[in-house]
Amino acid sequence: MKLEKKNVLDMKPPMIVLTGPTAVGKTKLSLALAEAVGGEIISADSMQVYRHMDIGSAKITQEEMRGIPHHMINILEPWEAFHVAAFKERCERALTEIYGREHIPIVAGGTGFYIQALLRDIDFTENEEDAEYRACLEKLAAREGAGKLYGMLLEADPEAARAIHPHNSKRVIRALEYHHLTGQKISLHNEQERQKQSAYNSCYFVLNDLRERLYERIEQRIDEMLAQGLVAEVEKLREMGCHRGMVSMQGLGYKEILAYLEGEYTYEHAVEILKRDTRHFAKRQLTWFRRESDVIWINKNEFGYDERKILEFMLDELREHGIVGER
RNA sequence: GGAUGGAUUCCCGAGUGGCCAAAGGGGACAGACUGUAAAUCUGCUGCAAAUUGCUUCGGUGGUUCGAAUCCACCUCCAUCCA
Repeated sequence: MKLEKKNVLDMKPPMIVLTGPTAVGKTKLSLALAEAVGGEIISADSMQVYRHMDIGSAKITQEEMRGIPHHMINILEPWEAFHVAAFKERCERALTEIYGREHIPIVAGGTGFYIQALLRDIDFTENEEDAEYRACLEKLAAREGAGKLYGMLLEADPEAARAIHPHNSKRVIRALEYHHLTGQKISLHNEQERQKQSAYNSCYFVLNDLRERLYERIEQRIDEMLAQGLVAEVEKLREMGCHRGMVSMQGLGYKEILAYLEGEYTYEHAVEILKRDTRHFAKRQLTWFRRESDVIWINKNEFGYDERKILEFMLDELREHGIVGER
């Protein structure tokens, strides 16, 4: 009895991660899973956090939630900025509540970076962002070219410079910003954080499908979004004052339709670009997940597209990891 | 029936005797990523036993040391004239 208690105390908190490329069917499966294990869903999605962005972000509706608690959805206005650090912080608050109810958190969504930050407890707290310094760097880059910033980084943090491509000014700027704020090298910080193992007793599922089918589904989904009134949704956001400089408006579907509404693209071209960029995005997501260690791949085709079989498989894995009890 | 222009690697498209496996773009594929991540950036794309060899530029035949590039005929496409 005593021993058992000790084990429980030593145990990391349980967590289920369900991710995969866009349009693969994560939302639907997450609901079935939540019902099966008595879980609460935490959305790991960089766009569904925004209110008024429903169609383009393929956000789940209230009815579709079937009473299952969902976190990290509709928590911000589209003009508010969002980033990993904010995600992680708010997530941890939600997690405390969920564990308090003795429920299992199901982290569902396609933003691999956010999932990693949460799972491996990557540290972001020690510095704030400095919008002014960042804006200054951006201006400098626009005026003198990306090479200028890279040169600065080469001096401040040569290791980071080696790891970052000179053209990638976003990452160059962040590295410089980090150095400016903390006086330390981001390369060192990254090196330390990279060592971290999962802070949770977790199962990391990646739902996937044949590439060809995935692309078909993406195309279909975009056509559906358009039929549901994506253009009107973006128009409304535009009337609210949203513009392309906002983080939220850089989301797929918003970026392209905005360009159409502003006369930069024809409608047909906007739709074409949107479909292509969404395919590219799905590929990038898969690249990310491939790199993650200890992921459990679920290829839908190997399960004959039978959701019950997939769910059974997942429950088996969860039992093996001691996340859910034996039946 | 006649006149002219065209057919190039997955697609668009440049190349008009050797430096051409063939510019550039797109797509596809692959990768990076630690505070904008649905963002940002990179690589690769005829085949192979791969610093070399082989097969490609509508088809066949020819000219030439050498042809995607020149000539002849053929097929298809576009525009115009009948």
